[in-house]
Order: sequence, then structure tokens, then C-alpha cells
Amino acid sequence: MTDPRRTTPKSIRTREAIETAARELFTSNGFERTTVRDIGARAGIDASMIIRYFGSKDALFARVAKPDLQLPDLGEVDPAVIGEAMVRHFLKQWEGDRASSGLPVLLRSAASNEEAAERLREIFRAQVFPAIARAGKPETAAFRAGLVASQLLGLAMARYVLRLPPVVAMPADFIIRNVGATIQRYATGKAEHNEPRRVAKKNRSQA
Amino acid sequence: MTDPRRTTPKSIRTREAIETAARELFTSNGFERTTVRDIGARAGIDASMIIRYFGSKDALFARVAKPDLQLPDLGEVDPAVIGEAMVRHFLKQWEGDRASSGLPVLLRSAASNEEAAERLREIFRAQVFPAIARAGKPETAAFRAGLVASQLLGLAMARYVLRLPPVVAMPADFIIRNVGATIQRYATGKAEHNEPRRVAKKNRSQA
DNA sequence: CATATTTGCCAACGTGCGTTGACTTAATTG
DNA sequence: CAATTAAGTCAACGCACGTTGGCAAATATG
Repeated sequence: MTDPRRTTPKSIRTREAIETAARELFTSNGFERTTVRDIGARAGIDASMIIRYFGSKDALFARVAKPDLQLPDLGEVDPAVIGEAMVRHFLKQWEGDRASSGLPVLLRSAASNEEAAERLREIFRAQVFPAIARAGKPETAAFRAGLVASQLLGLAMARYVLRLPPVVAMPADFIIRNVGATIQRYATGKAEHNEPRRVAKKNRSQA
Repeated sequence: MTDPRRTTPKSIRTREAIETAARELFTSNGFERTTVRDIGARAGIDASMIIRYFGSKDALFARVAKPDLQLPDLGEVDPAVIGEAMVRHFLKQWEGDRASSGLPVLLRSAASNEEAAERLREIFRAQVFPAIARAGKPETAAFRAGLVASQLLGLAMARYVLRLPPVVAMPADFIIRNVGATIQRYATGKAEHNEPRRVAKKNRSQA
């Protein structure tokens, strides 16, 4: 944006055109269904240029699918509203501009592309986990973060990838309130009996 | 199972061998990454047989990816434990035998295959929505069901598709308790202020 | 035993893919 | 203006894919 006309060298402009086109197509079609010819057509250049600029389709994907969740420093947020704060943050990032965060890109591809899946796991480990860890007891951090991740992933899947009509129709503040409350419970561990076992209920372990 | 040796015609055995192989491969690799040659190799027959038996790769996928959630009649379940009941049901179905439910198959492919995505939406509409509808006020049913779907989809994604380590490590009863509580709140609408707006109801009819 | 009919393998087709290298045009520089 | 370099096109490669048709076994049928 801001129309780079004469100042920037042509090469930089095409580079960015390719990256933009790739991001859009990877986001809406996933890695496998997106061809370098498609990307080239959308960027207004020949497909071979993409290889020359980025080396390979995989390299381009790796370049483009680098989501930075930019989680706010939750240590400064009032622990009582951590849930709503996180959901609000994600919603803003996901629908603010045209999928800038890059997380939808990964989500589309992670199901069939192991590299994308690993990248998502890494994001979880490096960004979600530490942010959640400080909101409750350290020894339960992994499970708390896992629960949070499952709800956030599900929201993103339902709203942006699967596009379930009712989930698409939900107003942002409705989501923030309801899903936020869930994240809140998960994150702080205040929710239910958050330990794997409460009393020795004589469990009937299934599978 | 039950070793069909001499009774069943050969054709039926191969048919089933193909379906089994296809289900397994579609489940673990998704639609795009699974080739008919792979399926043939796993089923112990030539790839061309698959076309002869099922017409096309798409037709085979359609045949195999027909998940029936087999939701229990939640009308008979105590509304106070609907959440746990649902989560328990899904977990049992998902990890009971070798991915019999077919939902993981769809989940893998839905991200990049529009047909699979539509099928998932249909399942949501035909099975999840009605089951949730009766658990709370009819006018909020769509949103309640949407919230439920987002959490269940997220759980399935995190545990079976993405395989986030902490989520994989969770014991079944831990999930049933914690995620069950969330589903419970979503399903009954008792959770938060479940209406799109809290004051000034003035409804703004949405889709 | 002769003959259909089924069940399977094999080789090949057409297509679309990522990628490559030769060539043409535009920009830069002496 | 000539020479060099950058930016881009074009045709083609090798490959893997879904799919097809022909032919060999096997199996049923008269």
C-alpha cells in the first residue's frame, strides 16, 4: 500500500507483488492447490520469475507463512480479563487487514503439509505457551495452554477456513465475550478441576 | 475384521481393502497428498482397479468421507451434563477404533478441498445444530451451536490433525471435564451474556 | 471341455506441475 | 552511443498425477 511508484527499484516492487499474491492465494487455497503459475498471473509476471526471486515454491511459502502472533505482554494485562484481551487481539489481527498475520495461511495448509504443521506447533510453543504460562500455576501450564490453543484454533477454523455460517455471522464483541470467558477459565486454571485427577474416583480409563 | 476368507466374493474383499486403505491415507495425508497409486499399493492392487471400482478418486473420497457423528439423542440426556456427554461421545468415536467416524478424514481435507468443507458444513447443520438447539432458547440456537462447533473442531484439530503435544498428552477424562464444561456453557446459553448485545436489545437481525 | 464373465495387471495417454535455460527487452553506466 | 547488467518472457524439460483401454489370468457357466 501507499503506492510505491518511482522511488523503489522495480525488483523490490515485483518482489512484494509476488509475496502479496502468494499470501492471498496460499490463504484462500492452501499450499497444494496454489500453483506458481497462479501466483505469477496474479502478480502480473511470469511464473519463472518466482523461482528466480525465491528459489522454489517451498521457499516462497516459508517466506510468506511466518506468522507473528504479536501477543501483547500479558504480564501487564489484568489477569481478570486475560481471556477477553487475547480473543480481542486475535480477532483484530485476523480480520484487521487482508490476513496480514499469516496464521490463516498456515491453518489452511497445516492439515496436509507437515512443514506447515510443524511451524504451527513451533508458534504454539514459542508464543502461546509462554503467554499462558504466567497466568496460572506453572505445573499446569502445558495443559492450560493446550486448552487455550484448542479453542483459538477452533475459532479460527470455524470462522475463516470452514466458514460455518453462524460463526461467520457472529459479531466481534459477541465472540470476545463468550470465547473470551472460555479462554479466561482455561488460561487461569480457575475453570474446572484442572488437575488430571481430583479424587481417586476409581477411574474407568477408556482407551 | 472377522477374516472374510472364502465366503465373500473376491470383489467385495478388494472393495473393502480399497476403502480401508483410502480411509487411512486420506486421514493421515489429506485428499491432495493422497494418490490413487498410494491407495492401490496399500490395498495390494493396481491403481487402475480403484477407478474401475469407484469411478474416480473424487467418488472414492465421497464414499469414504461420510462421517456419521451418531450423536446420541441429547433430548434424553440430563441437560446438566450435556457438555460432558458430548465430549465423551466424540472422544470415544474419534479414538475408539481406526478413525471409523470419518470426521478426521474430512478435517484433514476441508482446509484445501471445498467439497470436503461443504460436507463438514452439512454435518454441522444436520447433526450438531439440531442436537444443540433443544438445549436452550431457540432464537439463540445458531450462535450456541456455532460456539460448540468451534470448540469441538478446535479440539479435533489440535489433538488429531496438528498433534499439539500437550493436547495429545491430555488424558481423556481431563478433556471431558474441562472441554465438557465449556460445551455445557455454550450449549445451554447459560454461559455469559449470550445475546449479541446486552443492553438496547433493539435486535439487528443477522443472517 | 468350451465359453463367457469377472478380476486383475500393464503400458500408456493427456494434463498440469515445479523448475530450467536460452533469449529479448529495459535500465544503467562508461 | 556502445557496453553491461538487470528484469522479464518463452518454450520446454522431467515428473507425477488421474484415468483409459487392451490383454492375461482366474473363475464361473453352458
